[in-house]
Amino acid sequence: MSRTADRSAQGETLSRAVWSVLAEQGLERLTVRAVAAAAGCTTGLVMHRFPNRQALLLHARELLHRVTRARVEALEAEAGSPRAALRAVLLQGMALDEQTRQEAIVWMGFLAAAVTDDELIAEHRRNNRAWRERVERLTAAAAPEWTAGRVATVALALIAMTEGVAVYAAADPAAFPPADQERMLDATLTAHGLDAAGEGDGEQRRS
Amino acid sequence: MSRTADRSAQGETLSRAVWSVLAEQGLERLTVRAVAAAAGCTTGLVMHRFPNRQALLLHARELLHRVTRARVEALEAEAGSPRAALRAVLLQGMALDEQTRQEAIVWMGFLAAAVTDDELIAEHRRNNRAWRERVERLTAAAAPEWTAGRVATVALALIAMTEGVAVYAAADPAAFPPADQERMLDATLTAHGLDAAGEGDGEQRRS
DNA sequence: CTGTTACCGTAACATCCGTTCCGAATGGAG
DNA sequence: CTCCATTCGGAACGGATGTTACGGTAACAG
Repeated sequence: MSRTADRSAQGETLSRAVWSVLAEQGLERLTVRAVAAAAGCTTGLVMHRFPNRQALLLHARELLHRVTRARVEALEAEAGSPRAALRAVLLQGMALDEQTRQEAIVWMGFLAAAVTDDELIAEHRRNNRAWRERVERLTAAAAPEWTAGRVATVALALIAMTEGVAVYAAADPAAFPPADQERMLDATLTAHGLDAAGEGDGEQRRS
Repeated sequence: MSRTADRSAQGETLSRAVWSVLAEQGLERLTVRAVAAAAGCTTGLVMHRFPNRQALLLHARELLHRVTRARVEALEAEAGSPRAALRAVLLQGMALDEQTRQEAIVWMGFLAAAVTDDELIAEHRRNNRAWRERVERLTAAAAPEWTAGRVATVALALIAMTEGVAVYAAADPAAFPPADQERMLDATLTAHGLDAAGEGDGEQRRS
């Protein structure tokens, strides 16, 4: 019975090795041999665990989604209010430390790899749509009086902005320090009337 | 004398072939042979024009910057007002048609390739900082009474949002139609008090 | 027309890739 | 202990990659 557990654990180890190689060496050096070396094994084990390289990448992509989703759900549960939840969830999507910066690079690497891989692009779209729906739900909870259209528009602005700044900061951390990113998020939330100060009275904050 | 012109034209042809392969086949299939095939020549010509593959990619990256910069400057010159200029320049940075969608994919491909290429990452940072300064300048012109800090924060929000939505839409055009992107931009400009309606009276639009 | 030079297609090279396959360990069952 | 199934290291294979070197060819000078 520990067999299947071992197999699953090995799959996770290999997937984390995929992330590591993707973050440190990029997509061009993301070879089965490099992954095996990062995981401390040989290509034999990799190819026994996964039928081919494509399946290895797909599993790593899926695991990345599960891990980030768990983190987001924990943040959402811990938050004291809808607006705090929205802010916390958006914050973790930016590149504020080495951890999230590497995640942004890995995310982008998978996206670049998905151009030629139908399963990867399908997985990417599934995950992105789920992410969008989550932020729409959080936005609706943060501004209950908004129409569905306005919620969708503002939620799109928020996910696009955080994803964009994550990519920018991942590629040039010195030019996009965490403080700038956080200020940007707060300024945007305030501009849309989603700052915590007005919690509960919706967009009446200015009147 | 037509020698250098031909050489330059060939370099441009090859660089456009790089874009084409990058957009249609992705970074993993971006080989010298694939580029040569897309350009309708052989690998011999490619390697006579550029010392190695790295130099070929770098030239293609630089040319992409020059082309988009020329387009942006034309839009800026044509615009009737600072706010119209800001909006037009941001609009062209999103993925609204097949042309800009492919550009977003290519942009992302170069970024993924830059992880292992010091010259590519340096070029990327140069271009991004220039882009950021341009949008800051346009934002300052659109809201003359703002402090430099606020200009920088809002400009960052705008470039991050447009870049982010371009990447989203490039990977999933059906989920992010042009109308959604445009609505998102206008809603954000309005939220920051940068919509054309209030042109000239700065952020007094709400009082 | 002849010789020279620059240009570029072609073929080769060493290397690296994903994948396959064989055999040696390992560990549990009888 | 023996036997067998499973697991995995490691070598090997066909193919692709970046790069180099050679050879032909076209254009231009004299």
